[in-house]
Amino acid sequence: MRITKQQANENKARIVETAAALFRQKGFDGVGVADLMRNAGLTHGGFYNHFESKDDLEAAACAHVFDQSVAAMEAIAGIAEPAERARAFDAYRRRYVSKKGRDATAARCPMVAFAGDVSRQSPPVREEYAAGLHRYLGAFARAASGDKARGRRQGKARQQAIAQFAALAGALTLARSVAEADPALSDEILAAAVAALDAPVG
Amino acid sequence: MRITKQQANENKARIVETAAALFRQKGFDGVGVADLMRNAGLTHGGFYNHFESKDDLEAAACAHVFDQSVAAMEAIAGIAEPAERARAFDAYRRRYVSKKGRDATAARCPMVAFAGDVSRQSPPVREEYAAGLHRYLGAFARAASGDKARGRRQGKARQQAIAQFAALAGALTLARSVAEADPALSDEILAAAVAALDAPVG
DNA sequence: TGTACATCAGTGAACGCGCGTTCACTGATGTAC
DNA sequence: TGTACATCAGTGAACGCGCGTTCACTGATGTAC
Repeated sequence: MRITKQQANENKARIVETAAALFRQKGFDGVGVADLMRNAGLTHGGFYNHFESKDDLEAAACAHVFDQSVAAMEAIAGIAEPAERARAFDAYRRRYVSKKGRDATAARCPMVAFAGDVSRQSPPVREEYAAGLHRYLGAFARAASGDKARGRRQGKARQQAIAQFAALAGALTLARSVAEADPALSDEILAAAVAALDAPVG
Repeated sequence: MRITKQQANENKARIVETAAALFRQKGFDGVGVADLMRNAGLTHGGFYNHFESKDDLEAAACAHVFDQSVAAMEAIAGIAEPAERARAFDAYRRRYVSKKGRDATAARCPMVAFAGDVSRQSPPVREEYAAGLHRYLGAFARAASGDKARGRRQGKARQQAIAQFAALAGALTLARSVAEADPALSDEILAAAVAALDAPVG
């Protein structure tokens, strides 16, 4: 049966959001089209009314997920009062390497969730990912240092911010990778990352 | 035709080494059994004379790769003269986040190569990975601080070493993930990691 | 506003392909005498 | 040491399954008059 245009749009949006969660949990190749559509409350045949291919959806889901992450970081970067922004930024980082952050697999940071898979996906997915990481790092650097730094100072600040995000992402990735097989080691890795936040780079 | 016992052992070893390289390049699921055997100079049917299943090989290849990485790090940790050890350790870290290190996909650090996939593999693979990471971090911490630290000092040193390895692994992972789609960003991430090495944690 | 028809989102069976795994077979190696 | 037989690593065809994708069909929605 044909369906309302609005209903169809909502269905498409639901497919993307379902994909955003499932891909982050199980990876691109770990989620089948039929699986995905069932989770979105539909049957698999209709998938191709909305997307050209699974690759196409992967790129769309990637963009969607990065939009969320970037928006969250922009919100912090946009806080005018420096002390308040610093507080929000600090809270974000601690949440990022918390046990909750590690275990919330469906809401996982796209950089960590997709980094391993992305280089084996189709070019559109890779480009969407790269664009997303680019945007995110920009927002992260602005949230870390404020908009005021300029020139050499700003370049230095951005470099430090990138290194710091890499440290967070690395800790989360490693902690995630042994979460089931060696929970104690996983916790130790997170604790080390938190300790590094307490004693920041000179 | 039947083959010499020694020849058979060599074949098995070659399968594991081929797998070690290919899995790191393309991931566990990106390499088929037929593919792998062809690369080892054999046909796919004989695979099951050596391994119970592909999972079984994955675990074996994982162990093999970690053995190499851990041995390399133990070699550094075992250098008696502190200044010489520090020099070797520093060189190792710089190589780790160099462009060469990023582009040598077949010899890639197993933590970075497998971290994303491992939680979706079979329990034996996950356990082999977790054991490998555990051993590697121990060796890394010893190489970083020497065997002399004891008690609270040692715990602190290990924590710092773990955080530092996470920073290196995170930078390499991110740099690798955008190497094709945004080489400039990839290089910038590596440069930020190198700069962080120059201005170490207080 | 009412009617007739085209559209198109959704359905579920079917297709084709690749992959892990199995199997019957080969023939040189290893072993028992 | 020589002979007869069992073993077993390697071969390549075949199987079964899951997955991405296609297709004929349905019927309510949207549109043309």
